[in-house]
Amino acid sequence: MTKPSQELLRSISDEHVLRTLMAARKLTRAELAIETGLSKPTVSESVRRLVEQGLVADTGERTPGGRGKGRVGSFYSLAEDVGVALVMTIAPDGVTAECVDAYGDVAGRTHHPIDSPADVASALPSVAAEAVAAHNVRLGTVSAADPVDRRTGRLVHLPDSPFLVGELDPVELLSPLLHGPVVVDNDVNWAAQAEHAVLGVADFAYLHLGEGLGCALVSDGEVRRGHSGLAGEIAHVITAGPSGTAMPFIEVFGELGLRRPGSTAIDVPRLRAADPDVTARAVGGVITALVTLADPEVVVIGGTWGPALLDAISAECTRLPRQVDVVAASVEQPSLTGARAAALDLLRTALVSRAGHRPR
Amino acid sequence: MTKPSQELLRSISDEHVLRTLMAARKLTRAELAIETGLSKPTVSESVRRLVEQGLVADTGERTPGGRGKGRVGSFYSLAEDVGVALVMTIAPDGVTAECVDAYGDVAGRTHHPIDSPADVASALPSVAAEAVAAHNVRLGTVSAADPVDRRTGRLVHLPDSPFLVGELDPVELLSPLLHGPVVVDNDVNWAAQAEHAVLGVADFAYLHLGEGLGCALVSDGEVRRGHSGLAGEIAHVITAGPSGTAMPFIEVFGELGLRRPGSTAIDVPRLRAADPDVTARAVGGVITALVTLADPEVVVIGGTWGPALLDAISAECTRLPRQVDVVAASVEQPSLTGARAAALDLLRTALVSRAGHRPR
DNA sequence: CCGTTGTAGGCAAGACCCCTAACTAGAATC
DNA sequence: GATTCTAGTTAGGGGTCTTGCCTACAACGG
Repeated sequence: MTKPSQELLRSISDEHVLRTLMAARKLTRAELAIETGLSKPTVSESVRRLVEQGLVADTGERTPGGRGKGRVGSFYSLAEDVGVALVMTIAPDGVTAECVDAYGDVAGRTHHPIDSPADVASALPSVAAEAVAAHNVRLGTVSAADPVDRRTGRLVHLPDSPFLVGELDPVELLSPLLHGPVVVDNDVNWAAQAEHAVLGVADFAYLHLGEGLGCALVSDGEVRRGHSGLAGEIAHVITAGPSGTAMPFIEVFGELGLRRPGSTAIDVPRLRAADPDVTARAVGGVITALVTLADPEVVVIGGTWGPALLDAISAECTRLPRQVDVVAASVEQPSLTGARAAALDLLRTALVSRAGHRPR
Repeated sequence: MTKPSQELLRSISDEHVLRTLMAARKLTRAELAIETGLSKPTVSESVRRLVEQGLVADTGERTPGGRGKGRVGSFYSLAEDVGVALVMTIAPDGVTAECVDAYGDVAGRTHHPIDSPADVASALPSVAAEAVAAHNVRLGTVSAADPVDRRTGRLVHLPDSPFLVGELDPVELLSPLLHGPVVVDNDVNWAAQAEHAVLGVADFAYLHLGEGLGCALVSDGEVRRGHSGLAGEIAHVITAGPSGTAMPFIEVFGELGLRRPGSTAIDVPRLRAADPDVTARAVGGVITALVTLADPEVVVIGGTWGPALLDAISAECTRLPRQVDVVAASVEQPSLTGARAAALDLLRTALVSRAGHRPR
């Protein structure tokens, strides 16, 4: 239980001021007072403290830049060197890195194509280093196209599941490059978070249908990852196969000859040419399980081939015992967007919490 | 965002004192100071305010009951009339009601057996009235053996699902009897909450196998109910039937002739006599779906016949693609226990929040 | 050029809230 | 009756937020 103390009040004020500044980029103390609802003396004191801690700085800019009469005001904003967050995505076709600052601005984007999953381990640190150069990186988020162990952040191989990127420990590889925590999650989970921000729906399922098959469950406004982080790994859900017999979802594609030889990945071009109704029937079985167990308000379909089959899937869903809306995903580069949003959030929280501690 | 203010500090103090008093039943101001970590004057002021608001009262009891030397201290505790919470369970065999006070003590327990689901509507208010007599009831929780709509609190009938209690609106029936909110939830969800308190596991699934079939999902330490409150209604999950063909879970029992004629309920005595392995195989299919989608750390088996089949179910689970621990439920009267714990929590929170407002 | 107007920011006083330290109250013990 | 020990109160100090008033300063209008 929180203990009452003067310091608690002060830290709330500082947090309030800091967050307002993050949202508005630059403000005078008078504007901050109006925006936060605090009194002018309180804001002035708070700003003084934040400047002293090196979190906030006078921009040098002054008000009367066409603003009219009155005394000149001093604009304050976050200090230049408060730090940024690193955002990375790891996919079979390459590694991407970028930095995001506390305003949400992106800098230093780099992409590095790779030929084989084995290249990821070497590409990851080098791409990161490139994006990180000349930035004070405080923490990072990583999106990976494979299941992620919730506690360790390592990519894990589930039996018979697609394993696109391969064995990897992003935390170990990236920690030396930055001064804070590294959060790793599955690309579908990040995508769901990005979609959540747009949809504004508290309970939904995100079905990723691409080379790999994945699903994220958002319950009460948060992605639920389960005990080890493997919630939504739907490859083994029992569904209806081509001839109507029951089989695991992933095996439907094997049965149809739509898996890439020597790999667990789905052959997307070949699938696009195949009968959409058979595929939609299998997807319908998965959606039945989803709806039954998780009761989403809507099922969002993403991935490289999922949205193209939306009509067939919707039609299939009207035949299911329980109805649910099915819509196509709407966010571009959803994994990157979701990971970036989370990084921004973590960065802001980290800065705010740093404001609590007094330097001496 | 919380605004800083002196009043915020004060309310934190009051809440601290009040919660400490709820946990310890009666304390002197000196003991409260030690327990809360606040100073003696602060505690004295807080107690003075709480007494003034009628939340706390001097018990009249004095310390030197063998406690040794020193000045006598005055014991304070919650006021007699702060109110209680009503806890009700609605099951096919009857309606139970009891009152729980802010210490967690139970008073006024009543049970009323019923013959048919149609009797619930009349029994509910009368049983409640009996338990409520002479108590100041501030709010209530209700456990019902059917799916509950999350927004309205009404019992709903899913096609082909067991519908044991029948059409009912507990909120409408009970609201006139008390002065606060009524929270209705499915009995399995309450049971999972009770089990959660004992297990201390943040991610698990609770499988209820009785006359009805149900499931609750606990993710990140909370029961997740889904958009309309129908998460975990597993009757339609596709699983393996007696001859190995795929079919909805509930239909397996129809196929085996284990459903009570003229009803959707399962005939438990007959089931106990049937081959456990066939049943366990069907349960295994449900667990596969659960594990795949929700990734629980453990699956808890409850209900009238579930725990008896634990060995067969465990054996079946070792053959599944992903391993998971299966254990029997350990809480007695789990739905009542869970609903009671929630009622206690709500009651305490309601009292604490009442402490915030100044009377005048 | 000079007074008016309007905004940014500072200063002072006051209201609270919490804390420490010292003090009073009152019962048991010697 | 003095001592000891504990409960609770009082006094004073430090901190935070607020209101209200003041100064600084630039634009504007006559």
